[in-house]
Amino acid sequence: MPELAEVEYYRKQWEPGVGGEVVRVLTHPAARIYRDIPAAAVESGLAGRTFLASHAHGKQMLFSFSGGAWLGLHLGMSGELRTAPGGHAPAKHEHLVLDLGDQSLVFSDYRMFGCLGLDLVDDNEPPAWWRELPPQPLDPRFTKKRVKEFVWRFPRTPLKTLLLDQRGFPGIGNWMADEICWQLRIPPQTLSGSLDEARLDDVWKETRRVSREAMRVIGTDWGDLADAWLMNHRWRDGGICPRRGCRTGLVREDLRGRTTCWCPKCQG
DNA sequence: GGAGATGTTTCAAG
DNA sequence: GCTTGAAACATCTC
Repeated sequence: MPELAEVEYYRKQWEPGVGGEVVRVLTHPAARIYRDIPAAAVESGLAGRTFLASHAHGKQMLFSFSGGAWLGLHLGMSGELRTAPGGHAPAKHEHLVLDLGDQSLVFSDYRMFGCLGLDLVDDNEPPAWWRELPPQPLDPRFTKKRVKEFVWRFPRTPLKTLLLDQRGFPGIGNWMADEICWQLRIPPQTLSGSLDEARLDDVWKETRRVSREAMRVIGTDWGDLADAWLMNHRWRDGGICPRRGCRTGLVREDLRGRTTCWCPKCQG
């Protein structure tokens, strides 16, 4: 599920645990989640530490613990974070549970496309990989110039596909990429090399607008976006373009391996 | 039973 | 070295 606003929402789910001490760490050691680090290392690395703070950047999350321990999390397609009562016993797809005594922090992911990592550092700086993440759409360093340089580097790639590229648009996922193309009335399969400077300024602006609105509506309490957006119509078979005066049947097709939804009239 | 799902990595080819 | 495109990953739901 998670794109930047959903990631922000899930980050907040663990916030009630800030200040708590990790009494016990429970894992499913054989889960694919632990492909980058053994579950035993996560257990010994976090046990006894205090949960200090959490951060979100695009689809990445970082949780800091006392003594220079940093837990990185990516939710993949189906990852979720929630809290449960203290002493919670992990269910089938709950691969990591941090028991804080009075409550438990739970990471579940049934498809296991998510992953996790743990950095132990001497200073109190976040690990290098985190500091080097590309600027997010709402960051001042996410400039028009940056968008143009990135997009034009791949002239034979469709715009929608590039919007999904985390090196250029961290946090943008499938529904947001389709939304941006639809709002701009650009066919998602438009090759980036055919977009002129003015059009890419529009892409920059719309990427920021969609990100801002998603953070406001979903990032806070997972509310519903306006029905005037493509989002609420894109999954249903027989979905209709919500643009005033259009009402054309939406098309869903595979584009470079991802389901893509657009209006053949507005974006024709 | 088959297809598809809001994602990333990897590998091969141009 | 770079870009491009497809397959692989794991499990559940329709």
